[in-house]
Amino acid sequence: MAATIKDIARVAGVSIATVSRVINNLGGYNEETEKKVLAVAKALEYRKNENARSLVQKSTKTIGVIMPEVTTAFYGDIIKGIEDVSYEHGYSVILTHAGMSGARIHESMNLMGERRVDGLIIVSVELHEAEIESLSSLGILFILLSTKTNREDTPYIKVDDFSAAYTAVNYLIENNHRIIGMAGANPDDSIAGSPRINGYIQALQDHSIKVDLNLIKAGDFSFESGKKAMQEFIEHHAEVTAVFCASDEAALGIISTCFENDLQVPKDISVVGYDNSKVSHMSIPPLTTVAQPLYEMGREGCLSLIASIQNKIKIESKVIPHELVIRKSVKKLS
Amino acid sequence: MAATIKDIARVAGVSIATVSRVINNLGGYNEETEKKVLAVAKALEYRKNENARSLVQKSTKTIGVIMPEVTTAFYGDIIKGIEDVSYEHGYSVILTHAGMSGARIHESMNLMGERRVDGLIIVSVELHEAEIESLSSLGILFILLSTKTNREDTPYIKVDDFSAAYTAVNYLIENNHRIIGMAGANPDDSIAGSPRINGYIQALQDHSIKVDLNLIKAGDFSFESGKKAMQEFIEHHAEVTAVFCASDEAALGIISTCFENDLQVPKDISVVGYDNSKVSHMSIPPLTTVAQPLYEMGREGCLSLIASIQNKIKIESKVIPHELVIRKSVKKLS
DNA sequence: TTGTAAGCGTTATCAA
DNA sequence: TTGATAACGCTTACAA
Repeated sequence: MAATIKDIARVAGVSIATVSRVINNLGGYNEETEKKVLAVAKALEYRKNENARSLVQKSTKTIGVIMPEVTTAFYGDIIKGIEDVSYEHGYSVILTHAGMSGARIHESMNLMGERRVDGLIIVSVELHEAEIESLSSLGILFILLSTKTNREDTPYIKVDDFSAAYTAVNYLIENNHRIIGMAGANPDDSIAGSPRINGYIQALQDHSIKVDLNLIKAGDFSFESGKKAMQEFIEHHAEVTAVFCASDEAALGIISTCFENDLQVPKDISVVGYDNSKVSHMSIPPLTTVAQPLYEMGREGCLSLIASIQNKIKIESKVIPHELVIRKSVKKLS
Repeated sequence: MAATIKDIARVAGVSIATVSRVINNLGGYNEETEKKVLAVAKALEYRKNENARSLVQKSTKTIGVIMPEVTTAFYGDIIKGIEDVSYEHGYSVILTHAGMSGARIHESMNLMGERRVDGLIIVSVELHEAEIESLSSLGILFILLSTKTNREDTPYIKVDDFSAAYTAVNYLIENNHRIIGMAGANPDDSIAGSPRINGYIQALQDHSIKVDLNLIKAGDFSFESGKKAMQEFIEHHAEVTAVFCASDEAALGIISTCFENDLQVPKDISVVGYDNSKVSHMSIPPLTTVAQPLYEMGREGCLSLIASIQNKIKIESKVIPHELVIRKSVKKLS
């Protein structure tokens, strides 16, 4: 079907080697042959076969990305960062999701192996010993984004969830809040759950505020878990003046339930979210929230990976700084 | 580095042909050799090279996806549909974005061509004559999602934006609204802009309501364009009782500005959005909005494409039904 | 400056 | 049931 360098060679009356040289701009041929080859290539609508080239070069110029099922703007931003950098460096990205709580993770890794991606980026998936094992056995360079493992040798880029949560709660305390609830975090999630809860606790303790475990409402980071938490605060802990949420969506849930119960944010209750997702500035009131630089995370991760591929250097893990984006959902108490 | 079938053949003492047969479960070998080959393959941690296979089979089992720069949950859902179907059929998806208003579209298509994807899905990108031309010249099967061209022969799947807008406005009219504004649509966008505006106009006309072009506030589907539109309504058209928005984000902008001006939704003003994005049920009040079945669109599109690849049949364009999701942002006037 | 030919890891044809 | 071998489209010594 499509023309190959053989076709060009035949039509142009040169060898395939020469065609290859011209196509790849390698030099070492006179202008005349170059012109002829280029003309024929154009006439035949030649398009190089990246696959065949990969085979001999033993490099596919491809980055694999594995992420969880969830489809939020969160991943969109990271992907965009990855794709931009890949594009700039002549790499393509091949994408797969690992299924709810990583059910499909092994198939995903296998697929990436068979496709011979040059590097692998795993986003937000919690990896256990078995997965790390098969990941290493793939023999493919990889980096984790927004997640990590308990092994030293697995490189990652993420923010420090503990200290980000600490910052957020500290901000509430600075605004004179003393009875602060927490909502939306899953304590069994050792990446995004427990560290944020611990950050919350530490901030309170550092200010000599007694920690009341009843004020920590577990959840799954969802809007609904925020709603439910606020319902419980209203029923049993009317004394709460502020809530720190483990996600923006949970924060919106808090606000929504407040609204239904005629409580005003931030007048009656203050709220801080986590993610700085697109919705956080669309809410009423605009949400004060912890920002993770997602796009940059995607970029940086992909950049490190490609550098590592090209220079065969080890990837350094990196904790990137978070930021508290202050909008209008927190009231300063006097 | 990684073991090949040659290595297996050598170690197992059989020919590479036999190894290939065993690996691919083709039958025609006795149990003993099968066991031996499988054992050696395992021992050597053999992993097939999908690339090499692609070369001889002239099929990469790969679907290319091109979409615009924008990173919203909108695309996430579509991608997920595509990826799920691909996965189920043993295809991989390779993703690229075409840049702001398609700036990178040619490079993207080129890339997909060089990667020899078996099929191509283009999401939401407006295609002009030049692009369609080079798309056809690629000789790759493709389908458009949530967009179309003015040519008969380019298959697409999308909802009918005109009639979806009509439905939304009609609903407002049924609720006895007579002075209805429109916000957020870009009239120059022939896919998602003008058809929605026209649907709005037609619905009014069919109910003998005079169309006031001043009530149509153009925009770019963003939160900000919604805010701006509402500001203008408040200043110049206080008589407006309802606003139809070309996106949920614009609708949130409307609500936000209303809130700042002490107008309550839906008590003082009713709002209908478009997209049924995740935020639409998180807003205050929950948003009545037009739903496009994004995930299904991704699935169906990918399904048609793969069917077309495998059976060499032509892809039929399809207009899929929209739905009006009724929540709480519209008030019935008496 | 150009061509010949080997080889990348497979599949597939044909013969044994 | 098995094995040789050509082929897929390309890059890259090496030779001319």
